[in-house]
Amino acid sequence: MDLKKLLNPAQWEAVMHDDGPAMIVAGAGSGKTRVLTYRIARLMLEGTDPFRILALTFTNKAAREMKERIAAVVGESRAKNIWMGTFHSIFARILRLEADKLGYTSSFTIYDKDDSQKAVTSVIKELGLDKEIYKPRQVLNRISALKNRLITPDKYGDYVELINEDVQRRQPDFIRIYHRYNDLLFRRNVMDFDDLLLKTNELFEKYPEILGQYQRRFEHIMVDEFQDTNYSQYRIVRALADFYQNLTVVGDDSQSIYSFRGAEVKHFLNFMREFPGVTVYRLERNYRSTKHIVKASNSLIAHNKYGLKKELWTENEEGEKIRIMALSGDRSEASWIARDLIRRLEQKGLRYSDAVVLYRTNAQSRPLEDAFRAYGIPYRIYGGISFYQRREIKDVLAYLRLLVNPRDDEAFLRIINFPARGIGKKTLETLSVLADRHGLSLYELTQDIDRLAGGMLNARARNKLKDFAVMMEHFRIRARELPVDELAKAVIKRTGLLEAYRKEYDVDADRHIENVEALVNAMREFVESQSELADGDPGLERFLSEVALQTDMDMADDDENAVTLMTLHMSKGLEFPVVYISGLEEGLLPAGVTMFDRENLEEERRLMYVGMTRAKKLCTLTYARSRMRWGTVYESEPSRFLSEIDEAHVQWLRQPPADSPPAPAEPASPARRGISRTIRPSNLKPLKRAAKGGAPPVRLAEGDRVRHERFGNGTVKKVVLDGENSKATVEFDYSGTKVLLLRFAKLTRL
DNA sequence: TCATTGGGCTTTTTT
DNA sequence: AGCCCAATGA
Repeated sequence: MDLKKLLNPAQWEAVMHDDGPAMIVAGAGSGKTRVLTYRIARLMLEGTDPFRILALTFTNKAAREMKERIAAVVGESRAKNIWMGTFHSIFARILRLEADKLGYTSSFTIYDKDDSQKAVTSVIKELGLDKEIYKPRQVLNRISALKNRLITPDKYGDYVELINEDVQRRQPDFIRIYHRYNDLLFRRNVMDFDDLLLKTNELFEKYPEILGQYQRRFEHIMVDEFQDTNYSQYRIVRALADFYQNLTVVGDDSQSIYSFRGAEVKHFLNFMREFPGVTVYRLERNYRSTKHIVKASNSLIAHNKYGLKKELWTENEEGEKIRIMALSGDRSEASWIARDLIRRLEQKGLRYSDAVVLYRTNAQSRPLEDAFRAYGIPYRIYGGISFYQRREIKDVLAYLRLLVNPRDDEAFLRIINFPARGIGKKTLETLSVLADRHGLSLYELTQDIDRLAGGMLNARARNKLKDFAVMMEHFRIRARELPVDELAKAVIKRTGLLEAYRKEYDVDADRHIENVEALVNAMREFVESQSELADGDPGLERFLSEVALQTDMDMADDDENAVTLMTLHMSKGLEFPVVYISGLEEGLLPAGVTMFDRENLEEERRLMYVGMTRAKKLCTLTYARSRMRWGTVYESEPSRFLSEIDEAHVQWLRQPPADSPPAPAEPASPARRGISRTIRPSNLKPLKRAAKGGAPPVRLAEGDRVRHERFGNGTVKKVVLDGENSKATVEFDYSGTKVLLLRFAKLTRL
């Protein structure tokens, strides 16, 4: 095959890059997937063993699709042997192989955020700490950030500033929680998401010979979306590439949007310095979008100060201008999008699946869903509560998890009394004490409860526990002979899960029961697809591992003719002929908490840029003057990003907002008139650039103790009430005295 | 032990 | 507005 015909000169150069480090700076729509695909295919055609290629992608779906495209060139049997997947799934696989070196068994469980948070909660409780001060979610976020920087509890003490921070945040016992949480996970034979990366680093550090083995195995390493790697991931890549130095990274600093989970663009930007002798390839020609879309996006991102300067260009048609539409409320915004979408798709002869509606927060999908249903538009929604996080799915999986890992107390607690079998709080408390005493997990204890109870449990409770253990052991035997989907069916039937849902959800139960059926189907598909693979593993452990790392996106069914609804974050890497971005309002995009910090604001702008550059033909931006948030209607102003786009590429479908004070907003919708609106004093002067979508004001009095996210704790010295311009003077314990606009400041009263 | 109710919290984004 | 959790009573 003649690659030169399929690629432009810049792409061809990158594909033909020989040995040594390479950095591909690939603008949106410039064909970077194409380059990666053909680069790998080319290596294989020239004789590289697929087992010796490691390709790290951002989603499992991206990996699957790339494999398919490579398969078209080199054949499926060879393509599927490439080590290709997300950081998490690849290194979970490696960790299972090497688990014993780190004191885990190869059937360790992977906790998702939900499980981890429950573990944190139980630790906080166990240590007798106040969960109002140590908010589990917040604590877990901090733990996650630390793990991504490879700061383990042991190393924590080396960082004086961290300890100071804890004191300042009034959380001096944070480190104890972190420590205990890690111990708990270890005892349970469990890793959380961040452990999959952190433990890989530990493995390579502790066992240089194992690192050496993988270094020599992976002759070529490719990393996609490199601008979104965090330190932990970066270290893994660095270590693995150290022997051959055949590392190709692909990225676009303008599309770095994951700093909140520890990603740092500097890994990409400093790549040249870190890997001397690197060859840089730049892909700046866009093949995806019309001229108007490319130029409009360029003009937006030009407002960012940080980042590589580059200018995307295209030879595609001029196309239509970016359309901007102002609506009165979120509901009218949604129904306008629905109507416009039908009209435009018809006009262009496109299908529903050619369109996507993007938004900043998952919560914004609601009115869109309502409108789409009302207009009979088929849609598919991604994100929010993903399939595998649904309660009924987690219930079924907990039974299977406990079979695989009897030390997974979280799984045990989830199902020990669901469906109800009369094992209550009291029994579980006793059980927990006993487990501590014997150094056993709850399930291990349950298996031999008569001997271990030591007179602490009555016969009734013991019998119920024994029944449970007998049932589980029965499943364990069946697990040896049944494929996973059949095993799940047996579990569902024997435990009476479906009946429990019928009872609990009443008329609403069907949805939940359908989900359980969908799970069983997914399991069957898993068994079938694994048995087709050369090194396939249709086992329960592998299934659970994949499931823990699966996202909604990975389960996408592309054949369905439906409009896509998703967050801007999830849209990265995708493209659609028709794109709507909704909710372009101050306080929403840019999000409220990000508006006052340059770095954060720039990331919001990149997010908007990512959204716009998804569009091939038509890009439409909408905003609403009022929006329902937290059950209350808030008024909002158009996003600053709208006015940052070069007007030459914009068509306002309604008049652009004048500089004069905005007219009083119409009610959000007739149905909601008068209910729960925020009251606005009539003498209030409209404030320019006011962010009414910000945090709702907190009622404060002098002398109140408050907490601010950035400034820490303080005492309220003075309060001036003036409608939306109400201010408070706060003397912070460590950050001095500040005058805060209550509408903006995120203050919590202590 | 189980079911119901009310209060508090949420919405920034996710492997 | 919806979800989760704690407190309360049967």
